[in-house]
Amino acid sequence: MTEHLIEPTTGLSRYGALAAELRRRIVDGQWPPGSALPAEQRLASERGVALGTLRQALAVLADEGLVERRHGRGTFVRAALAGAPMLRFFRFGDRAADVPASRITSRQVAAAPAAVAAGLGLATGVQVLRLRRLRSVGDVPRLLEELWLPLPLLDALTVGDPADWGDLLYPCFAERCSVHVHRVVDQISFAQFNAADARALKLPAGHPCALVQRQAWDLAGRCVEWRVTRGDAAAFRYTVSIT
Amino acid sequence: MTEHLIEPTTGLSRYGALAAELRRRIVDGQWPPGSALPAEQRLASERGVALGTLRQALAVLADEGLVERRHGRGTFVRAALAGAPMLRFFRFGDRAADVPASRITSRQVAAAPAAVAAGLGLATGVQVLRLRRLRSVGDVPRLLEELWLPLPLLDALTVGDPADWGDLLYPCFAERCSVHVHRVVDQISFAQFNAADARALKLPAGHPCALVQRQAWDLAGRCVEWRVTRGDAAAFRYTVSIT
DNA sequence: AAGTGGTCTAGACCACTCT
DNA sequence: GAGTGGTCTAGACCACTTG
Repeated sequence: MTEHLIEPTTGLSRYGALAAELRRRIVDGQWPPGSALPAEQRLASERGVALGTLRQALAVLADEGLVERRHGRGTFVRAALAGAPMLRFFRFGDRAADVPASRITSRQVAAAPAAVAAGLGLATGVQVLRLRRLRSVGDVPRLLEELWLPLPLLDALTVGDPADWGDLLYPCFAERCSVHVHRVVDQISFAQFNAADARALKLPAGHPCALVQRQAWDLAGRCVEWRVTRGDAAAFRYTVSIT
Repeated sequence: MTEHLIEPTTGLSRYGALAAELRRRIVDGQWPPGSALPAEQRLASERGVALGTLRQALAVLADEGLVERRHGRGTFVRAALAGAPMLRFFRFGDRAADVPASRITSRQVAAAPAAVAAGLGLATGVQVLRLRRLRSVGDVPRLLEELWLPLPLLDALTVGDPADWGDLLYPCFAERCSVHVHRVVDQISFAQFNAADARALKLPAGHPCALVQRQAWDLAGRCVEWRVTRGDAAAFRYTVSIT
């Protein structure tokens, strides 16, 4: 046994404490994303709890989206939000969206402005990585993105050729930095393009602009991205399902 | 005993069948909104199932938002799918959103145009209820809505004074028609106001317009609403959380 | 056939709420 | 104190997946 009796010393229920322990192991990377947890029976006996209690703890984690249970197969740590959590909802034009090609147009380490620092949960002025990105669909430039990334964490992106990163950023976070995006919040609004951005997308200055402001968090609950995406409002579609 | 052994004759699990039975009673109004269900022990023994199985069924209904469990008090039918499943995400202006006041400006029974019929999953030309609604925040008109509702189902809304409906429509669906909205899909896009709509919101014609197109489904999977909401794009904010 | 999660049982005791 | 839901146990058997 690696761990003994789970006791609710903290005032938590037994299954609550159990869920906390398993959550910590997942977040610490002891069970990496995509891997299977030990079987229910084994987890329960190792911790000296009844099967039902262990199952209740796993239900909590499944509800949080941290693990996925598959009948007959096992309990798996959910991989990072796979390709295009955004593109599933967000597309320009009416075609079934291919992933837009991505080109990094600027990369620099800079002090975080107040708004960005607040979004990332850091102190103002802390060093962060600032990226600009142009995304195109079939050679037509469609989206302008500005990204601010917290720096000790995503250091690996300050070096190397961004052309090697591919068209999706989150797989890149996972592979190069072991950062697994787990939850994102988008806020949608409308504005107008400034002259430079409009020019980059070959639109007239002052053209209506759809604006998606995104924060992303990893499994440990750290904010790992603050992003603003701009595109032609007239071509913008965003679909949301609320259950 | 009012009912005997719940058996999974339909291929459902026992707790699934149990949940279905209890759901039906709630939807049929046998246990009216706000009332308490019988105690777990009693429900379980009446149906000849173990307590755990009955609890699993109630957990399903609680998860669906149909009932609310209160420790030490009982299990209660939720008065109405709580306010503003939409407004939690969707707000105009920057204030913490109060529920906008609502005024029905037009009500008529009409043949469904093709696009609407498709959205509702009905045949073109079927009779539906068409509503127009003006929503205001603190006496300032903010949102124009056009709603199309399937008619045998929401017949109760064709009579009575809409002024009595209150500011939220879904509680009204629940109370007057026993229709419980369970899932909605919003599609957000951008357009320009026509002259009449602009005038109603005191905006110049051709002003940028944020457009939210919504479909809503009830517990049985029937589409119960097709809605278009228009508002000033400059004041529009929509927040989405993806997990 | 072996291993996994899913369902179900029949108890026990605890924590909360109301009177 | 009586009644409610919440937690926990120690089994049993079923359904799904894989070798």
